[in-house]
Amino acid sequence: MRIATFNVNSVKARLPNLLDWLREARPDVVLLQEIKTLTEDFPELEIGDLGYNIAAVGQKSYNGVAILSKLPMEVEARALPGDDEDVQARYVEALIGPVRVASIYLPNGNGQPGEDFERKYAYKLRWMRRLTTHARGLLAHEETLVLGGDYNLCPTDADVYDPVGWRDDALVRTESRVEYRKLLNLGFTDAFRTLHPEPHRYSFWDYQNRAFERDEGVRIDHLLLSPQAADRLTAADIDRDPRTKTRPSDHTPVWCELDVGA
DNA sequence: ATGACAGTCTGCGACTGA
Repeated sequence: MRIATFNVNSVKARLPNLLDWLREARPDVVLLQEIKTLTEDFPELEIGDLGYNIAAVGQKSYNGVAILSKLPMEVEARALPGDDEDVQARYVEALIGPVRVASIYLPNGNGQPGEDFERKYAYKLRWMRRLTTHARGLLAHEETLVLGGDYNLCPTDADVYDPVGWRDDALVRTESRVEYRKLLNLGFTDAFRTLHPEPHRYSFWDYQNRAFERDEGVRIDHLLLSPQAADRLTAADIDRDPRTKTRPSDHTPVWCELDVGA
């Protein structure tokens, strides 16, 4: 079973690019982030025509996540538990046979210059703690589990093209990394990193300053595997191809292959 | 250097993102 995560930065603006990639890469399961549309406006016909079942959780303008699956799936959660006041569409979880997956869009955490600069960072850290709490409960099921998505987090300086320049960014700040380590330390394996020790392999490049051409990026899109999933991991990589195409997302897909039989 | 990019919208500039 090939599982990919892809922050598309608007599913409507990215539809031609996304459909091309789905046809070429033929993933079994896709975890999408930043669909930037209402749930009812998700392009179900076009993506359904390629053989995918769809579970979308959207909102107007911002955020939004979805799971695409060639096999039937059962939606298990449409929001991350732990805060009923949180209305941002950042989490969807489903069972696909015996495999549990979640599509995660973790808050960025960078504030705008000026007022209330730390407000968004505090929300990010709270969200991470909620995710860790939820993940602890999921791990107790001892299932093949993949928590994938845009974590808006560079695990180490090897995941940033310019660690010094990014030192104060919410994607690399120490408190963010501490929370991420707590999540990993529950027993998760980073699918890409466990098979690719080499530094400076990225999944996001800013649109500005020809960042992709200069390979000035960050690795912030991750597939975290439960022990049962890690035991089945046969391959993982970053697929740079969609980022080279016309009108790309600023992210590119990260995928892994799990040997789940059949 | 009031910059640079790209997405959204009760839109034509403000806001958000990473």
